[in-house]
Amino acid sequence: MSSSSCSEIEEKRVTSIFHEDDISTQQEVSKEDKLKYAKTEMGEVKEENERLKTMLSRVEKDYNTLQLRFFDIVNKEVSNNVVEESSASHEENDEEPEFVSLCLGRSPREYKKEATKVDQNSNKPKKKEDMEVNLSLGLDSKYMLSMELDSDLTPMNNGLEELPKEVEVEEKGALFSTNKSTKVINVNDEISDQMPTKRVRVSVRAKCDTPTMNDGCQWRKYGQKIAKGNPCPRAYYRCTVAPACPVRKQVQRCADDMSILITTYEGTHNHPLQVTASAMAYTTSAAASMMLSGSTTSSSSHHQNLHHHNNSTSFGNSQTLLNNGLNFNHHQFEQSRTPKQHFFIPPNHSSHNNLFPTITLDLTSHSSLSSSSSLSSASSNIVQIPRFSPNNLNFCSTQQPNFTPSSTIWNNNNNNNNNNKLGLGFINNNTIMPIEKHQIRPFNHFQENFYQKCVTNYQTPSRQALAETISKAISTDPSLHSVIAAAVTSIVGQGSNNGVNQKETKENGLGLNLKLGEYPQLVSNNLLNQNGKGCLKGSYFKRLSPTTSSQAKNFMLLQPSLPFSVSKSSASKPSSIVNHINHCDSNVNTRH
DNA sequence: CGTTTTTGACCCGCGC
DNA sequence: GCGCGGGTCAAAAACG
Repeated sequence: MSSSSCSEIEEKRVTSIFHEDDISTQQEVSKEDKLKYAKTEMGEVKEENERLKTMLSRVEKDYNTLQLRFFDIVNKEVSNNVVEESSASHEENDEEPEFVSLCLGRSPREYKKEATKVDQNSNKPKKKEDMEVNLSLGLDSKYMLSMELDSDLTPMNNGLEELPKEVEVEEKGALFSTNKSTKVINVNDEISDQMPTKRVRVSVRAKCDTPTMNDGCQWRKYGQKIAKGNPCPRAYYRCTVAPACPVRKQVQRCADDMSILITTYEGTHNHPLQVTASAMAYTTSAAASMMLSGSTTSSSSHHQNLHHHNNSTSFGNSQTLLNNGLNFNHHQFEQSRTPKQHFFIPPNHSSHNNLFPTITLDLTSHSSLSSSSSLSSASSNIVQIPRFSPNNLNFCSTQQPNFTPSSTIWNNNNNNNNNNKLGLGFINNNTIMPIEKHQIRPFNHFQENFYQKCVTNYQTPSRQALAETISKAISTDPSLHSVIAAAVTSIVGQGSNNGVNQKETKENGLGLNLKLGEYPQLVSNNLLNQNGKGCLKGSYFKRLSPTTSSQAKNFMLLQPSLPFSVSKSSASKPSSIVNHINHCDSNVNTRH
């Protein structure tokens, strides 16, 4: 509303009131006229107000659209430049791939190593596959986010567009031969420059009763070992959703708390993911990207934190903890020998450790509680986030069967007795991750808003509502970067961005086009393990006492597992999905 | 019979 | 150079 029209109206009102006093003593008829006049004025003002509102919304829409187009154009230009550079560099030097995987992927070192192997032994097509895979490695979110940019989630784009520092067009391997011009977002090319030989691992610490965490992917066990410092065997799994998927994970029970399962992810899926699988994948990739970005952008805070926490008896290394927020713990494996055992002992605490910076998502509740007490001096970074509880990112089997969708992914009514404490912790192995308060608050604010939207919309929050929230949060603070984008994209973007999945969905005829909180009853009542199979005889429980074992089985029978993952066989044989539900992966047999 | 798991052997990097 | 330990391979076994 313009100030001139406002003042006019006010003037008229005052004038009329002023006159009213005089006229009241004169004529009642003119009083009524004044009243009518005022009412008319009010009506006009209301109309004008509505018009202005409409105009404002139009302007906002136009602004968003223009901004979107602008970023699209910028991205395309950057993309073209990168392609030219990339192709030029490949011609010049084949041994030094310019595109460096940023996060969970394998290092170029390995790439070179395996490439050499292939040269030496060309009879092994498997190595060739790996080589192709390595060409397409990168942040998990690369592929999906790139699709998001093209999706209809326009408000989200506003924030995401600032995310990539580098957008590349990358030749996909055989899997994506039909989609050769897939845009690939490289979240932080600086990182690849600085840590070209490091691959990032993301560990997830979570209470889990099943042998492996149900993260929605299909895994195949390829090895098992007893690692030093932990009597529990460490199992090695490889993603088998796609034939040449390089993603691997290590699963190991925590030595101190057998109920805690430590799952370490490494690599990048080179295939579309199911909703449930992508949730974990993006969470881990987001954590990895956050660690990498934090490690390279905040050196000053780095030293502050290091100095600050080196005085702590509990932690030999720095960490920034946010009670009820994010818990970024920077530690090295020596930490495992500290008196307090609240923090994750990385599975790879060997000399190799330096090569693999590891970030840990601590989804257990106690760690944040305990660590907060030992880090009271860091309380300036503590941000309260009521309700939203990432520590209930529940990929395991302790939930009740009559769960509500909102309690499945982000449970606001958790039974972990966490008193609204968030247990999401990022334990950064090799890189200090200082988090400024201003960086966290919008994120938490976003989390809460996002959560509220989810709750408000109950099972399936509208994409628009989510996008609005996301957009708000990201526009509030661009520093939210990839973490939010990746994590949210995993949940929001599945509906439209995954052509392969949609195809599978149709073929399977089970309506896998799930959104947040949508779970087919058929599957939710069954127990799925890591491979998307049912798990009725986890060997982990065989090793426990009969009582524990039976309890565990009860847990397992009660648990509503994540919807499912389409296994390799199920994709080709739709009817086999149900069969797989009752299958169990038996592992964790001690070897050596 | 195809797929997955098991498990001993092997490879590799690192520290001494 | 050697040993240690993490990680992977691949043949055999198990499973459905």
